[in-house]
Amino acid sequence: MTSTDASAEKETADTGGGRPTRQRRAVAEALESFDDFRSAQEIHEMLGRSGNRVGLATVYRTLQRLSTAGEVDMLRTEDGEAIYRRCSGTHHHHLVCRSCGRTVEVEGPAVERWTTAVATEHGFVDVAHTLELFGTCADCAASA
Amino acid sequence: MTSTDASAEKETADTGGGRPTRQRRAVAEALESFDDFRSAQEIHEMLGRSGNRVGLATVYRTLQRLSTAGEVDMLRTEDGEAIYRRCSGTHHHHLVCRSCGRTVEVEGPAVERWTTAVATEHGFVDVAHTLELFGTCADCAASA
DNA sequence: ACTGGGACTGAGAATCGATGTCAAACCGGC
DNA sequence: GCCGGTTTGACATCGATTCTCAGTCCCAGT
Ligand SMILES: [Zn+2]
Ligand SMILES: [Zn+2]
Ligand SMILES: [Zn+2]
Ligand SMILES: [Zn+2]
Repeated sequence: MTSTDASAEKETADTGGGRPTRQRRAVAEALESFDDFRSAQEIHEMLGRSGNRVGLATVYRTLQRLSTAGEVDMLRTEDGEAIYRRCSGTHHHHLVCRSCGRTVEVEGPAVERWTTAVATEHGFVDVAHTLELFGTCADCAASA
Repeated sequence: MTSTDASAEKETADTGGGRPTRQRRAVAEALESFDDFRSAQEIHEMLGRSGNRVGLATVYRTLQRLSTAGEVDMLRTEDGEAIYRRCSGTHHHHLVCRSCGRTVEVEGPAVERWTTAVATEHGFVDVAHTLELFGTCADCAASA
């Protein structure tokens, strides 16, 4: 155990291509620290508090990059604000508690099949879809 | 048939409760004149061009009202802008051509069932969902 | 190590959809 | 015709996101 100290810290998520700069790593790590959806500004503030100072513009740029690279999922709140979350790479959708933000990834092969079917039926090609579920989770419903 | 002239003109859509003012009627009528999704600003501009001057704020207010009343569907473009479209009152989703905007209303009882099932399965209640399909319609695919 | 150029960053300005303000215009009912 | 609540619209404001661009940083090449 003579050389342990040097390696003790870097095992965190990759930054989605490009240069793995301090800032990009910081954002990627921040994304690991929560499992609900957060806005760019929240993440920026979160980084600031933890001493990891990163410019707001950079946070936006990084989240955009990760989103495009498929490393994070991005969706929009009812009022149009973009929120992000680190997600599994496979195709899925979300069941989000509109009270506490708790998020569950869900899959629905049947739905996937339906979208394809309905699209071809109408002569559309190259079809993508968005599907999100919003509700109140058991805990929040209980404490209501 | 001696009193026909008085009734000849108003048969257009209702304004969703409240006072049916000139402005509200104008917006409601504008919504009848297209069947893809348009932004509030586009509608505002559209009204201006047709001589029907209506304040931008009023257009926003009216669209919001109609949306809440369930008379129009509102969804968000990829970059978060709200767009509106007069729709049938029943629950449905949309298949939108990302090239020409052509929109088809689609229904999927199976999907509706799936969302309910998956939600209860995870203990969520009072669940709503958003589901939109984006693709390229036959015509646009042909002229590509 | 030293260096050049492209990749990255960040403070602040700019953009732009959307909403708030509030006095004036309107409307329906009395 | 008059009155109080409703609606409007020009304009200010907000807030999220993007743009600008000069200063840094990184890395390959030497
Ligand atoms: Zn996800
Ligand atoms: Zn899917
Ligand atoms: Zn619709
Ligand atoms: Zn549905």
